[in-house]
Amino acid sequence: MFTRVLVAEDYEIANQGIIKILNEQVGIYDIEEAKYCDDAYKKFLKAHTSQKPIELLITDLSFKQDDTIQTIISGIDLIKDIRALQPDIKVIVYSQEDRLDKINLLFDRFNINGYVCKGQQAVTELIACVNGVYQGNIMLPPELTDNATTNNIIHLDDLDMMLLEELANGFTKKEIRIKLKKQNISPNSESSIDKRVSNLFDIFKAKNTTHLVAVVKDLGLL
Amino acid sequence: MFTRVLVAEDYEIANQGIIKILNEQVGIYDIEEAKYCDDAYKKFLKAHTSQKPIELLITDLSFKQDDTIQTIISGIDLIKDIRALQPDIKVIVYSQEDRLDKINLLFDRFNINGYVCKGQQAVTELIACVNGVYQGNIMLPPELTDNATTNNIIHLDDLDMMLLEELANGFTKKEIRIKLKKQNISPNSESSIDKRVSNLFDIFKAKNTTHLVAVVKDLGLL
DNA sequence: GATGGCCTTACAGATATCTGTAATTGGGCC
DNA sequence: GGCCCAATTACAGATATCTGTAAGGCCATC
Repeated sequence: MFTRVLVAEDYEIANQGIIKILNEQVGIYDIEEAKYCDDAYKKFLKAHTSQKPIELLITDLSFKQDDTIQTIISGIDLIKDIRALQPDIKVIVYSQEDRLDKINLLFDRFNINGYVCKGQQAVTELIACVNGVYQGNIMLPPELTDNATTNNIIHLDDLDMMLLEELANGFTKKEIRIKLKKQNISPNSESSIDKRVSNLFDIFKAKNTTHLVAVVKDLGLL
Repeated sequence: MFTRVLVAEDYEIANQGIIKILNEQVGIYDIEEAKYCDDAYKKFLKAHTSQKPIELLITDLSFKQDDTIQTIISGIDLIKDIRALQPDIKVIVYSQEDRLDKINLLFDRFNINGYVCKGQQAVTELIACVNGVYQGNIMLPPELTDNATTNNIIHLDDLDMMLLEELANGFTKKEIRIKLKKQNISPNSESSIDKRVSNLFDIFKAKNTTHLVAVVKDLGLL
């Protein structure tokens, strides 16, 4: 079993809970905990340069900042930074997130090793996840292994996401077209963009751009 | 100090954390825990009809359901139901929610006794909150007692919120104008609506309607 | 090499958005 | 009443959105 684990979770009580589980039910005792992204990174660094590097990172996705209320600093950056230094580190994300496509994205893009969704089954899932990851498996949450649901996942490609992002940021299609041209991304005609956005209207049953962004925000895709 | 406490929280790990705190740092040992709203209510009922009723309810606001993924059953209903039977029960809500106006609503409308925001300071706050509530105080979270921030809350009137809502729902200004006329709400000219929305652009530093809705969604106002 | 399907692009017309200016209304106040 | 101020409205022009049609390119398949 893993001997050195880092738990990054800004919600203190959850921290306590995780540590309790790891201690009592998985048999891991050498646990670092961090309530801030920065702090987690520092603790990782210290371990990384020592003789006893962290073998497993368990992290939340969103961290609230102290002073401001609404800023959210992503755990994804933490994962990227840590993986940049120690590519073989195992990563388990556990988060409130329950959008299947978003969770899927974590496995696709960031090669996380496991995912546990906060909820009633978190304890059982966490234990199974840590064990599975230790054995070298990719531990998908039960929701994702169920084929009936995965088939219903709408696949949006990079360009779709980029368009949604830029539209939500208030850029016009003209501006977006110029950006695409600059980055040498094709398609980059206003006509193509129109078509793609119209397609998104169909997918999300939106009446116009504003509605589209509202729907997508509600879904948590942005 | 309270002797009988009911903890309702669907996130198992947080449950564990809370119980640990109450045990070790507050000195409460007779704790019922529930992962479902229904379950919490049953345990409350059982205690209520016995010689040892619950004195304090600590509850989350949102509970995920088992089978479906995104359905959320509100802890507010739990509070209402429990208070209906035992009006003097003390209630502490702790939740992810950090919108000040929303938290304020809980005190205003549901007369909760305390609020703890999940986050880095949750342990300290929870301890202080339980102690304060025991002494009969209303324990506002630090964010709400701080005047500097409450003064900064932007006040939007009903019409502003209505406009934001309708725009997010994909209605055009023409459609909104017609709705307003139907409901005999003034102002109801397209020009006035334009002006008001432009004003919202200024307030939220938005470039256009789509951007505005995105910003407002991010802020949690919609 | 011809066919058909799919994606990209160009173009165009109707509608909506955004931003001004200017006219009108409706209090509050002296 | 007369004045002022702010909010509401009407109107207009430039820009953007949305929805078509049509033409061209790419690629797999026959």
